[in-house]
Amino acid sequence: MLKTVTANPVTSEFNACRRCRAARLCRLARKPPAGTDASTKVVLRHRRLRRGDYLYRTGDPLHSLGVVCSGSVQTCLLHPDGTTQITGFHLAGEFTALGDMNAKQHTRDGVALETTCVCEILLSQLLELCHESPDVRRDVLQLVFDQLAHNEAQLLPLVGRKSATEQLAAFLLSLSERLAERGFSGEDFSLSMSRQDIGSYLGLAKETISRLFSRLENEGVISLDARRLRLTDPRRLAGLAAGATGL
Amino acid sequence: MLKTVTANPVTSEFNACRRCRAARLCRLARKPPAGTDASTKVVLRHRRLRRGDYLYRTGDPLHSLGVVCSGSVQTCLLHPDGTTQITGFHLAGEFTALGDMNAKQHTRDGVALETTCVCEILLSQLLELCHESPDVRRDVLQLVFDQLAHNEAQLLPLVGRKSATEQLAAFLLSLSERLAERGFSGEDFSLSMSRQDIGSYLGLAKETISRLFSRLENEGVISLDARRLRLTDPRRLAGLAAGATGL
DNA sequence: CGAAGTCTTGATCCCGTTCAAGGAGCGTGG
DNA sequence: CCACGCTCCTTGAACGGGATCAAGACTTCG
Repeated sequence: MLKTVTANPVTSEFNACRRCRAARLCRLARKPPAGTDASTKVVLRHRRLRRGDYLYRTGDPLHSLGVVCSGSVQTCLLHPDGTTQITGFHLAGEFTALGDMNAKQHTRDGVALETTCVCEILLSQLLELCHESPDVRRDVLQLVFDQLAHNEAQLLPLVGRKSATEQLAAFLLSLSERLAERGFSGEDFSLSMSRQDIGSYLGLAKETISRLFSRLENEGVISLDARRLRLTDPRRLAGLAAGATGL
Repeated sequence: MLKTVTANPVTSEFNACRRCRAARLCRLARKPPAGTDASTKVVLRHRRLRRGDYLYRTGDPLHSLGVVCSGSVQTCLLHPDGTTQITGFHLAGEFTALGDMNAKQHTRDGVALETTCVCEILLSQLLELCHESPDVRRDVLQLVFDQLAHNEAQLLPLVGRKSATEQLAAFLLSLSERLAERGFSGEDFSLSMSRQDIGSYLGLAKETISRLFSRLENEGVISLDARRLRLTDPRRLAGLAAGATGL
């Protein structure tokens, strides 16, 4: 069921590209640096995925970094005991597989949650560009440092053993902010992942997620119709994420 | 009783330096690259700290990266509500403050847990070297990618909501491995941090840590005298960390 | 339509927290 | 030297948040 329809060269710019974190990198990468001839391989290629398609699988050699143009991707870790764990959601404008950069291969499965378009930056090209361009160097370092800081921030609520309510509220706000950053509505959007996935990601049972959604809706903080989510009281939600004991 | 006899300027090499993750970086940094005159500022300076001394404080401008030569450092996050949370332990040969590299200032307090010696790599110098030397570039990228992978690995047991036993076992093994990597004994060492600190780091109550230590000792997995720890049955400990239900 | 996956809600249970009290180690000053 | 105070550690008892088990409703798709 994994039919991947790739085709487009990098001729036309996607809407999402404008606010993509890799936009600058992308532009730099597309114009072959002075001194190389025009036969330099295309640095970016696009892949189009449908719900359930794999962007990569655990154990695949790590050839490229993926940047989500549109749609969303989740990464799943396969445990030896057969269970799987969701380790991240990647929205438009975000990178995937950064955590595998020190290895030679992918340590997770990357799966599209909906119809999704991904730009792939070939590592060989990226590293070459790193040597040639100080701008690329700076961008790459900045990117990685941002990711480090992001990961550390993500770690805190988990270690701090925040309550399930706080965690879910923080998760919804994180989605909201990231969507808003890319120009989408941050207060009315669709959850591309299941309750189960959210639970796995946050370390909570799917039943708990369900119960919390119900409570948040009863309290008027959110409004939920299947997977369509509206943040009717974002400030209150932020309060809950910060540990307000109102609920 | 923590009297460490260090004194050396950068002329002679510390023991710990041989296995330090930054050793190569350090060597590269010390010899001014060709083309710069000898007046180039010394890239590394040493700081000696005693138990409780601050290596840096939250809000301090980020001038340098620290590498622990000997001893240990913990990082504490100060929450708005006045509580603090331990976010990391840094042993000999390890970096501190990598997570702050994307910011202009430190986001944590760095505190020595015992008599500790730290090399500081000035960022300005490091970035300059990055531009001049491909070797430094490669080392810096590798370093950061390793840290990213390390952080992600750390995230998993927390999200997976491992039991307290699994978490503590994994924590002890992590300490053991990191010490062994630097040439210390991995099966007989001293905990430089309190039960409280361990609990804060793992998201558990200090009482729970205490109880677990007692149980592990009764089971013959470890032997504990105050803070002197011996792993009497490392394989069993590894089993517990992996989720064996033996205890 | 039926079948499978997803979501909701209820009842019970367990692990780790919290509260509380006491013990052990250590430095200080009499 | 011991008494004192402090911090850290240990152990017990009760509570509670979230997991688990179970059953039923809704959605999606062949």
